[in-house]
Amino acid sequence: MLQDYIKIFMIDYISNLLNFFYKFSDKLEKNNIVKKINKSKISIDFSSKSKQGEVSSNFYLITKKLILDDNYKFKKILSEELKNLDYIDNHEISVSGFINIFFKKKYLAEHLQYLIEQDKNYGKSNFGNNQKLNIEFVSANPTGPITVAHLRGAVLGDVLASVFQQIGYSVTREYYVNDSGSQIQILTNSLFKRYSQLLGYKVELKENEYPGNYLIELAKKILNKYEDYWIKADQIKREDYFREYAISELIKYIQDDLILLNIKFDKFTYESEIVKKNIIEELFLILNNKKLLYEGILEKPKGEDIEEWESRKQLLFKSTEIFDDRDRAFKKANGEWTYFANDAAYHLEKFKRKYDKLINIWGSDHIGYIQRMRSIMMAVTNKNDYLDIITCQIVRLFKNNQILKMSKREGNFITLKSLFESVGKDPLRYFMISTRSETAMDFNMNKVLEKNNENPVFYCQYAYARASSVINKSKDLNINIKNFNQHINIYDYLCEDEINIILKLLSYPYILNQTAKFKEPHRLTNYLEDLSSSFHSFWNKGKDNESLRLIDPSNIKKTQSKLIWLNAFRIVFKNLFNIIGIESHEKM
RNA sequence: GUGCCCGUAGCUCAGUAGGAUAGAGCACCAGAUUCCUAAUCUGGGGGUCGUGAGUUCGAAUCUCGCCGGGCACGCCA
Repeated sequence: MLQDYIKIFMIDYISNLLNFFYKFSDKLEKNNIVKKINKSKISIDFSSKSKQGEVSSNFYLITKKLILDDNYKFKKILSEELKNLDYIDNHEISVSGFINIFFKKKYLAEHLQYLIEQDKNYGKSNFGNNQKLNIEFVSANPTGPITVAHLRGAVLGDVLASVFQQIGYSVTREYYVNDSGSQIQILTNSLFKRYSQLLGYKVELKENEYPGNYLIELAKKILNKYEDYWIKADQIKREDYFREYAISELIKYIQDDLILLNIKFDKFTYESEIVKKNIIEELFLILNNKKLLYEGILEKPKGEDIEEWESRKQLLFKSTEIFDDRDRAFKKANGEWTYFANDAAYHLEKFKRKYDKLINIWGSDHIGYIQRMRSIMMAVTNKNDYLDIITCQIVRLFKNNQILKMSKREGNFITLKSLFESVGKDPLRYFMISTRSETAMDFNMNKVLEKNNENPVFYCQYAYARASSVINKSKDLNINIKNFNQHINIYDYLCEDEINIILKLLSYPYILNQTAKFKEPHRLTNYLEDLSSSFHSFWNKGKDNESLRLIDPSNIKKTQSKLIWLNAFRIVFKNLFNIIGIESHEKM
């Protein structure tokens, strides 16, 4: 575990410091000066809030009380060690016990140089060691177009996949297509009814069937090709045809819609394939060998009155033995596999494809399913973290201060496509990941179209455009920054605001790794907004104070110094924009 | 009734692994444009972090109880 930390933090100053404290802790333990230090409690605070140092740490605070020998001069020895670090300029241990640290300017300049050399690759690492990671998301049933209900998970999955790719995982973006089961049967019937209607037959859709216009379009296509052939055809052949045609066309629709947001899947796995391969028998054997299956009767849920409750004997999965609070049906009373059993088989199949780790992104309506699926994967892999499930709460759409209500049954749901047409890709992608996925989110369709402070997408893009405009302007002045090595003393020309921006830029690899670790892409947008704010603020200082402007034609060295961090700023922004999937405009 | 998630400023949300005086944006008030993009910035007011206890040097953060909201709760998918 500790090794992981060290690996993560290899390239940034936060990592270096943590690494130092970890080693120092080891030494204290080895020499019996302390018994045991809980290294996970060591923190580096790099926020701009702590004005007392460029960064600060609680290391002294949490360690001093663990010292066994009263004669051990901990504070003095720690200070000596810190002084010996070649990247620390000075430090002090405050009265309250925090260690406040300032870095050597040369050290930061070297990191800045590294950032610029790395360019597009800055932030990338091999932390993932090329492990195979499967991220399954969207997986909407192919019974209609993609709606806003799947939007959040779609962007979340796509961005997370990009983040993991950055830090060295081999990522597969996967979509699971539920193409068997009763919903699909209903879809097939609905399509045939539409087809029949086009031929003049008087059939009505039932309440649970799919009313959307898209099925009429599909029916027309069938009609054009086959005319009335299917009316008289063999029922089984006809159903096979309608089912397969509906699914393949609807999957195409779904793919086309997702491409609008630049979301592409590497693999579509069909439930029917899993069934055909009979994976479920393998799963059955595994669970049976572990004595996790039994014939039993599920208890009636307490509290809620369920009329017509009927106890039935069926095959149950002993998920209570692992993570769940209830055993779950594995076979229906009529002997068929449950949906859950088939889904579990699909997850076994992913395991058999030799992924090192699985991530699923589910809507909040599936929260109740998490523990049984985790239980299955624990039983299969013996690893409790092999499968990680992230849930998304709903997105409520607001327009003109009113909630847009949606009902799939009435067919008035809002499709991803229509939302894309009114809002555009960048705001959709940005907003979908800018809040924690577990928090229910309000999406205000009016505000995302505004081009001002209220709209963080534009706020960040504008910062990038401003930075770019300076770079372009500098080209007119023939200022080049190619020989960065000669300007290792750039800090002589920079003020505190700029140094703080540089520190933030250099924390990017750490932010990226934390984002992956917690699987929370909103950390990226927070980081972007923080940096944008610092940048705009600094920019405006140049209005009052000419010496703070980025370009000073009378002082080339100073201007070069500023252009260097400005370049770094653009590199980090561009990399982040790419990960989030929004555009970077040189001009706006 | 049970499980999971959420509750931070009037509104929308952050709070980076338990750290120093809880932060942004919007809204409200007052300012900044002969100057690299004012799609921006500066200043001001506004908080019992749902609530009560506990853990400790230290809690918005961890534990437990309560209150409020969301999702789900036999064989559907």
